[in-house]
Amino acid sequence: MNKEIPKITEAELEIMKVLWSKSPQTANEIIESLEPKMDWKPKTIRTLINRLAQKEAVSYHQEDGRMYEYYPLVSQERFLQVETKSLLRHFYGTSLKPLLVNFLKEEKLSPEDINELKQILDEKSEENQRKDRRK
Amino acid sequence: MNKEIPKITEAELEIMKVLWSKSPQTANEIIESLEPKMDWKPKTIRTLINRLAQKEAVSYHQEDGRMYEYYPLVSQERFLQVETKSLLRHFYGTSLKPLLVNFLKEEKLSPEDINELKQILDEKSEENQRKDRRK
DNA sequence: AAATTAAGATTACATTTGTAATATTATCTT
DNA sequence: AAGATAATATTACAAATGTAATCTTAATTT
Repeated sequence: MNKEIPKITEAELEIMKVLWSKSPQTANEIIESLEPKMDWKPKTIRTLINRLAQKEAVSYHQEDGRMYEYYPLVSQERFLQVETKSLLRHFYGTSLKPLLVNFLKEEKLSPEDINELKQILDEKSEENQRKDRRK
Repeated sequence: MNKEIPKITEAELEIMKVLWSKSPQTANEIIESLEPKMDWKPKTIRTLINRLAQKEAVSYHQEDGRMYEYYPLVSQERFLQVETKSLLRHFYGTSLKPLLVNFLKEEKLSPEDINELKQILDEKSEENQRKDRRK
């Protein structure tokens, strides 16, 4: 597991997002979701869907006759994970704290989330102390 | 302040990274830094530098005669901030907790950093409670 | 000063991405 | 069944990006 995922472009990402929000969906449903916000022609959206299918970021099965229903092959979690990893790799050695601060401030977090994050921070504290003691 | 920053492509980002690590640098110095890791011809690297100059992500001044010394016009902090904002905007409404968890795990943080982050989390906790009480 | 070298400037060309239009084909109407 | 409709498939084309090569010109070497 943990395979490579195909490169997904900006425009294609919009398709993925609607499929992540609900799946499966027909091409027409996707088009309906996107036409207002993106100002794309239906044909454009179909092209993007097809490209995603070619690169196996989505797949489909025939539903009730002629139409396809599409669903993502790449999960949002996986996608985000890969994107973040890539960012981290790029900026390896750079202080990311300012960025973390930004994140934490902007993000709405549930109490459970907050506790989990604090716990992770505690774990890091302990790690540090263990290392300190060894020195 | 807080102006738009120009779009910087993957390849161009490599140039920015070497200029962020040390600046100013001549084209040749940049080339030396990059040739081993990226397998690019010097001319390729010069093209990328020029494109960055055109889009005003870097600038230069003439040093000792014919050669230019290049320096970034976009700071690394600003770049990261914009990139992350864009990621956040994309995934507005999505739980970014897994992503944060990833970040926290990978990042080496000093004890002071950790405390600062915990404090931010505490503040968020309080916010939540205040909101709860109001309901 | 003429020839050589080496910066920087300009131009080139393939691939990827954005943005569709046209062609084909399966289904629905009449 | 013939025509109309509406999906999917195929093709198109401009802009952005990756990856250089050639051209021009200023500096260095003979």
